[in-house]
Amino acid sequence: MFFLKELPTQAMLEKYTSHLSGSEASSIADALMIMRRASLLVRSLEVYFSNNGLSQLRFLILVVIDREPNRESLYSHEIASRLDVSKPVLTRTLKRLIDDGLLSSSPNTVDRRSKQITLTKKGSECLSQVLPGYFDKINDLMREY
Amino acid sequence: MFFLKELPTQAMLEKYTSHLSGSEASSIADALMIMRRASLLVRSLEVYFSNNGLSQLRFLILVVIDREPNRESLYSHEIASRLDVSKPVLTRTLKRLIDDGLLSSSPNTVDRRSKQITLTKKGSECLSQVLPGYFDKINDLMREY
DNA sequence: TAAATATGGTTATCATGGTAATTATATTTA
DNA sequence: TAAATATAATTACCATGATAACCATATTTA
Repeated sequence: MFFLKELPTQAMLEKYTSHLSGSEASSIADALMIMRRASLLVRSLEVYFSNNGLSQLRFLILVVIDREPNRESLYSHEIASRLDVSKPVLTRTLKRLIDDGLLSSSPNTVDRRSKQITLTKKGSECLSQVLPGYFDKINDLMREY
Repeated sequence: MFFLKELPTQAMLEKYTSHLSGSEASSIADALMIMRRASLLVRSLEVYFSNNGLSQLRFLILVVIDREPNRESLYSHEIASRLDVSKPVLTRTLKRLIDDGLLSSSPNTVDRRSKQITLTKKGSECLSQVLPGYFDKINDLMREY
């Protein structure tokens, strides 16, 4: 998260960046704007997800399983390879999604270390129910800023 | 944070967004890109801060005090008004910055509810020491993606 | 001016992110 | 094939975000 409400004006930035080249200074202004904008987006989306029993990560886990062509399920480590999240957080989040009935887990008979994770009917319905509002929300937010 | 490593291709997005107009679909693609890009930026910067005894929030608190024209200190609620962070998190983070000697706190004799927060010499030096690397890091990251 | 309301800050509790170390199973290599 | 290494997942622990409920003090209003 990037918490600064008012981004520094160009004049203010110069206090800190006067030694930098113009292109460096403007690339920094861009970066600050991107981080601020994304923080507002992410925060609003988290509220939307939370109102629907999800979170960014919970949602994205459902998405990566759902969007996989020709596959009904993924192994945990395949989910991990598609998402940029630490393993312990993935373990915990999968467990909660299973507890909530959105995913189910079955042993892999070939490699007994790994688990097969499948979207349940409930998980699939949850995703379908949340997606339209997700896109609407993003469109609203993008129009807003 | 937005954890999706590979953003959906246009083709893949259509599975979900076929009912949306072209401009809506592209605004969604933009939003996903902004969130992904910012997540990578924020994550790298957190590592940089953490290696220097700071965090995004700790850094930004030092910055908003330092950058204030004609003021040596701010009240907690003024810091809060400049940053988009909950009050309890601000309380806790200020307390730790004071414990670490980067800030000092003195009572406000006019309004006894509030506290005056000042950058110490150590805090000011810490900021000066961290800023150049912060800008370098941002420039590197912006060049990279 | 006494009561009601607003404001500044804290405490308690929870959710969710991370790293380091561990267990169990597969795979590679000496 | 036994030992060493790699991989999949988990456990234990910590940092840092949020909300709700709470004091203490100021301010407004009946």
